[in-house]
Amino acid sequence: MASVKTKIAKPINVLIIDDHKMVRDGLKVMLGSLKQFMQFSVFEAESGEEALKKKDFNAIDLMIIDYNMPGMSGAETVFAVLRSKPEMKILALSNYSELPYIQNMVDAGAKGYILKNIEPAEMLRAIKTILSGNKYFSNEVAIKLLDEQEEKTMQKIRLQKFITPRENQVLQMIAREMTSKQIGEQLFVNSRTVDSHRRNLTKKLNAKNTVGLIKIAYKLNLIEE
Amino acid sequence: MASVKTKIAKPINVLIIDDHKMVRDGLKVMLGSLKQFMQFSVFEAESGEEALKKKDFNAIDLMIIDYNMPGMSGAETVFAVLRSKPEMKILALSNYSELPYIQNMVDAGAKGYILKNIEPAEMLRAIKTILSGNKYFSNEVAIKLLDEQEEKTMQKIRLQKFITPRENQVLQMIAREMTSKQIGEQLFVNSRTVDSHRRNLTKKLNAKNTVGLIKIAYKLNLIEE
DNA sequence: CAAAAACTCCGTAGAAATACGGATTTTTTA
DNA sequence: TAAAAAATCCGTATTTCTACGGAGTTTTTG
Repeated sequence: MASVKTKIAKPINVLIIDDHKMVRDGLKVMLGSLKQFMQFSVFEAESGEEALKKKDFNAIDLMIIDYNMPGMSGAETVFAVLRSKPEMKILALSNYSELPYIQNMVDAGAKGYILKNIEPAEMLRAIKTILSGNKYFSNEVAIKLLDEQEEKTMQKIRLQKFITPRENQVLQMIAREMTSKQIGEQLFVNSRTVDSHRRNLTKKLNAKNTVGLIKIAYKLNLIEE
Repeated sequence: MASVKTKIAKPINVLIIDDHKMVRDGLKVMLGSLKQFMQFSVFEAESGEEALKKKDFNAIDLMIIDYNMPGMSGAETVFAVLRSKPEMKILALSNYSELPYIQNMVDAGAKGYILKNIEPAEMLRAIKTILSGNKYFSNEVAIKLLDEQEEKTMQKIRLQKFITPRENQVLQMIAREMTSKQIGEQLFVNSRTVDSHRRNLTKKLNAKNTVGLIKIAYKLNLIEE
């Protein structure tokens, strides 16, 4: 039997994919500073393409991938990696906390999204969370996500001052796929009246046709369902 | 000049609003455990109504409000509080990390949203963040928000297998408020062809009319913009 | 109370969408 | 390569939507 001198926790194999050496170095230092809690063996790649060619690809436990890189983007890299190894744990790293970026990475299959200003303690938490099969997102990311929603609400409030209650009601009914005739019957008014409301709405909301109305209604969450 | 024996940081006045004594007590204990970092003077209210009647209302620095309470709901309480004191810092507390709940509280004006399983360290971070004028959300909350998005994406993928590429293309153009005629011109096909696609889409997606198409397209994020 | 805003109704017409049923050509795929 | 799926085109007919202009009634509001 092989002798085991000390009990050593198996190090985590981390592959850092980023085109900037500085970022890679910074990450290495940060991971090193966590060695009392977790040991890391750090591998590096300057691009998604390079990462995919790594021979020790299968030994990697965790990948940290930058969002924007020349050549394959972060999202493309994530996608490509997961195609060859679906269970790979991937942490997306970015400067941006805007929804579209996050969305891209998460859609591609990243299990977490952190910002570059992350503190070591949070990094440790992020890595632990992801390695245990869960997802991790920086709080700032959450804030951005909700701000998005908040903006919608504001717009909605502004708009609902702009369109009259009746118009609002008609809009909701249009959104339920009802025709002017049906709406008129339900509201006990002439279908031509409904047409008038419809026309006013189209003008007020600056829409070309009913499709435009629905789009606005959707954007502003005027549609329940 | 008055004598100052020891340098004492001014305690933060916290009002806890929750109908369950147990939760209030638990919070008090947790806040007490943070005294080495921050001093709290804890006030309590069993309901939104009671909170609004507090005479030391104006001395409160931070409110922690439970989501579901008999009588005024958490969101209503938040809204009412902010009407009389718009700059009040409010932290929403809940068992639920579902979007609609979070949405309600944030819309009402809560500056943060934490779950009841929060750890003291995170609580401290949340309070600090909010008192400094920022927003704070538990990570689990962020995950839920993104899962929501992910589900959409899955649906989208499923659906895009169902509708043909051409149909998808036509759908996008319909969503741009284009008529069949215009679409036909742009795709160099007869407008009747577009009508056929439109008809097939309506049937496949089980919509009554164009409005239904757009609704589905929107739900599934098929529409860029 | 007077003015403004919102809601209502209507005529005429043309454009667009929907319904139904088919047929041909092209492309994909087993 | 044969079958299936997708994309194309078309005829007929009806319904719905959009456009333009006008006008009466009710409600809201300063």
